[in-house]
Amino acid sequence: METVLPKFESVFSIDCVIFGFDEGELKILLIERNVEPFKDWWALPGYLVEQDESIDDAAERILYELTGLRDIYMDQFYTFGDVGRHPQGRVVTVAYYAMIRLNGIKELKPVSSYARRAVWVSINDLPKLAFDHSKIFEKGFDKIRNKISYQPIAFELLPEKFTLTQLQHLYEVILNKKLDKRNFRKKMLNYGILKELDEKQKGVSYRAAKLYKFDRRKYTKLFQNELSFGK
Amino acid sequence: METVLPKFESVFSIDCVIFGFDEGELKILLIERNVEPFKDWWALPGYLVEQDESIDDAAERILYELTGLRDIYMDQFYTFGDVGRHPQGRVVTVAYYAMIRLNGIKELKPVSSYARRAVWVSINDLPKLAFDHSKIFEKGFDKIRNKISYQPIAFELLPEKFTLTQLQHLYEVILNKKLDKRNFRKKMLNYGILKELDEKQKGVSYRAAKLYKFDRRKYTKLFQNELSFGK
DNA sequence: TCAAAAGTGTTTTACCTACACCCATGA
DNA sequence: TCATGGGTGTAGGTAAAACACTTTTGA
Repeated sequence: METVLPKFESVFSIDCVIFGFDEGELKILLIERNVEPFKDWWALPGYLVEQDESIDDAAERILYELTGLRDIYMDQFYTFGDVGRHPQGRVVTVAYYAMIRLNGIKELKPVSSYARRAVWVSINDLPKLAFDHSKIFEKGFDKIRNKISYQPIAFELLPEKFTLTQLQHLYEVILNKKLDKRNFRKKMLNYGILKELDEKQKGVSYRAAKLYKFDRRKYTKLFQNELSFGK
Repeated sequence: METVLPKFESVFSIDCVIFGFDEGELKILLIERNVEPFKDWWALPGYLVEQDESIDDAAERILYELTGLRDIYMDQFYTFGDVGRHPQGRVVTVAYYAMIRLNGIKELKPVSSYARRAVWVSINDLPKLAFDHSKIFEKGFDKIRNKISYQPIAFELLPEKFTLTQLQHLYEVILNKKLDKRNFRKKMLNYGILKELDEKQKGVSYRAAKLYKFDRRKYTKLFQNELSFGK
């Protein structure tokens, strides 16, 4: 009868699927790997968990080291644990996702030399990825596509002030289908989680659209009620 | 620049939250531990993953070894990776859940001696559990509560033939609220996934209810459509 | 005949869907 | 003045919610 753990040669890793929205396209953050295995390949930002850090902490640290991004709230969505998924040994990886605001930053500065660079890449234009990262991305994409259909999380991806048309485009890109403009607006405004601003779009060569802000207070309230309602 | 993995002393484990329904109560499967740590405590069926098996395979094997249950389809639902969750070292655990039919079996026969016995325990009557298993159970319960509200998975828990009232009771137990009988029946029958049998309940001292069977073919069809519809 | 659960319909309300035209603006 | 997207309402269908009484059966 054992009283200590066996010393398997196994480690955990974290992989991050970070979604952004820019120029009308849904993008994810990729790094160019600077180390073996899969040196020079594109990959999701991901690395090994240290022995003395929780997986949530590891996710935050790893994303920072490989992309320079800080304070990004991520959620775990799936754990990949097939035997042969890492060429150097047994690595079970916990995948996290986040939806964030690009703020015009296209290229990021990795802190660690494991990543040569970190770049936003359109999901319609993804290269072949290292390890089983394509599979991980797909599952992460499923996750947000599913989530957005019952929770209005798209705001996370937009600039602070946005037009309803921009919001609709984002939904269309994620759900991969056209939506009706009138119905979309009606529904969004009915939620009561948008604050209409006294401001309009600038620099467009057509009628400027009203800008809106996301009302996080009301959103939280609404969402809590939905949850406690059990549906 | 490393080309091999560091040899951390870390392992993964699997924990299983197996739901059953019996005597009008929702139950989960617990084992009485026969080894340190937490010897003699109640715990979820769970153990370490071997180096050469996928986590899905491990889940199946571990459930069998600790409870004698075979061929149970489980889904992964969350991974727990806090540093101090296991007293003997770093163990990240992947939690799986399943909903199964009890078939009158109350106590099961563990194959491994790690479990002294395996028993169904009502979720209203859970003892203090080993490790962070109470937390894992809660998350698993949230999972099925959430899932049942958009997918009629409750059949998995019922005997092959059941009455609508039994089905409704099960929903009420999982959702923890009363449902309207007429609306419930209307909705369930409208799904078209119940086969009405030419048989009635027996041995009751009141009007016998019609028995129904779950129509898995129609369910699969319906569910695929829902999925492909993107909502 | 009583107790206990089976079984059954209608109305109201909310939401989703489909659908087309005028408006404001900058170039 | 034209091109471009901004902005708006209504009608029909479907699903959910509220609500109470009669029927059947065995003890």
